[in-house]
Amino acid sequence: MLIDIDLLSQYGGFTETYGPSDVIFEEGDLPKFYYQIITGTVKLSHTNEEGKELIQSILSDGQSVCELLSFIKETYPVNAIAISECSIIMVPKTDFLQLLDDHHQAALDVRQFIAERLYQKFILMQNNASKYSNVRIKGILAYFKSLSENQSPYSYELPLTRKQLASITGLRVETVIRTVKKMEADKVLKIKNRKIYF
DNA sequence: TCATTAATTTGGC
DNA sequence: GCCAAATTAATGA
Repeated sequence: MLIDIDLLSQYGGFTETYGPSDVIFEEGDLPKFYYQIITGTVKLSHTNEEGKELIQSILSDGQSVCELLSFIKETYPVNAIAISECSIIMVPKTDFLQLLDDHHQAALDVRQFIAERLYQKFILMQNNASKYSNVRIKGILAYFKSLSENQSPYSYELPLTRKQLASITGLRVETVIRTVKKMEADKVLKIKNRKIYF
């Protein structure tokens, strides 16, 4: 995990649980807490002017949620919604900043985490700018797989629905389905029982 | 459990 | 790429 749970607790951290589709915070809210996922999966999404959902990121065990908002004075640019049953530790923003002042290693870890996310975001944006649907999907696949320990081929089960894949890549659901089938034919991935293995 | 809703898939344009 | 329709899975009363 990013920061030790006990340490977060010492700085006023408390645990909150959320069920699937529960809202953790909404776009436009003023950040008051640092959030770190103990268990579960959370999506960061934005609904565009056409009412289509764009998933910016999917976070899970051990990761922090929009921690960068602790450092600047802005409102949240995305909604944070629980996808699965979630246990999340929340630390008041000022306490969290104090924690980073007091604990150099934690500050370094957070810096490292932010740098990695930013780097990944560059890669993902470049892939998603491609006009080829298979490039966009492959980019997401590679990204998600990089988060898992399991690196052998066809053994990673993509924890996303077709619809979510479409919401991340900005493609249509139908396009995702057809592209994924083509990719299976090209042996880039496998499909078993509707699940995508990569 | 049954009914309703959401997701997936196919086919036509 | 868009829309409609059919099928299947998930959700909730």
